[in-house]
Amino acid sequence: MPGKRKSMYKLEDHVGHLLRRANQRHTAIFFDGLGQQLTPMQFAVLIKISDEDEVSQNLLGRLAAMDPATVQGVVRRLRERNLITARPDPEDRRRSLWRLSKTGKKLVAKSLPKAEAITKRTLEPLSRKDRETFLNLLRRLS
Amino acid sequence: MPGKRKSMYKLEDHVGHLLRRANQRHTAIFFDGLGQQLTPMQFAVLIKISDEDEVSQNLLGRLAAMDPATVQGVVRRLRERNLITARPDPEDRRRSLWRLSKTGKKLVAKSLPKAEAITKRTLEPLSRKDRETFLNLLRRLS
DNA sequence: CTTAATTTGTTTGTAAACAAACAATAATCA
DNA sequence: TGATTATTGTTTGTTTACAAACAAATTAAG
Repeated sequence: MPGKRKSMYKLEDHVGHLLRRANQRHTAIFFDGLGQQLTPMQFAVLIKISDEDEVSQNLLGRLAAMDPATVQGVVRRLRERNLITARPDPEDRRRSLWRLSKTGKKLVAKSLPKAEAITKRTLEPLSRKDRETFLNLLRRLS
Repeated sequence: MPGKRKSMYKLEDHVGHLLRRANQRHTAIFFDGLGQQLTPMQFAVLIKISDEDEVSQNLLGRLAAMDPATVQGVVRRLRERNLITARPDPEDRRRSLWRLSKTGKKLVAKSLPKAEAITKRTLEPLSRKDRETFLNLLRRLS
């Protein structure tokens, strides 16, 4: 057995690498299930707008855990597809307020069951009990 | 309490969102600890090259779980900083083989303890036992 | 009220991440 | 051998992610 170990650092044992890989896997499952219609972030943004009815960029960023500059791009693409509409905030001229368009609402409705299925598939390798445990621990790291 | 629930889908309860947030947190910790020198992927690539001594792009991609096109960019930037060197594979003219330069080796050595600290900080919210549990479950999802 | 500080959003630049189309080389097999 | 298939890497384009520098509007302090 030729010695090949140069450092003690095993990438595969570190949480950063594992998080990244798990994320990769989930993203792949998401694209398989919903990729023709929406990216994960586009879906998250639509869900949050739907929950709030009407939001500003800043609020949306906080709700979906996205950078303002990132929200910018995601929303621009959704607007180009007429999935959301905008109007200026009458009470604060810096802001604009966003809502789902009719098409947007329809798409969200149609996507919800698929999103549930994606989550299910992602967690499939774990038993019911392990899923609970995992989600609880993961929540504490986010 | 005005009803604001439009859908039953709670973003915060789904594994995709939680993975993304945990990843965000880890990345932030990484940049805080090592961001002046290396990004997470640059570090991963250097570690893997160091382990293997000499690698091709394809092998490196498999080892670090990266797309060929992504490897391309990461390696280009590392080469621009003279952290790795390349030579053509004498046995396969499609490939080029990469190793750490002297500077690269020095940087890896200097970064290793910081990387350990980053992992530690990332897992800090969990007890020792929960860390084990979490990593085992996470491994099964990646 | 008016200066200062904060909030909100935009723009630019860099780094991943991956799909898809492509080119070059190597390996297989008919 | 010659044609087919597979492997290896490149390039281009789209999307996310965030820092940093900026502009505009609002709010707070003096």
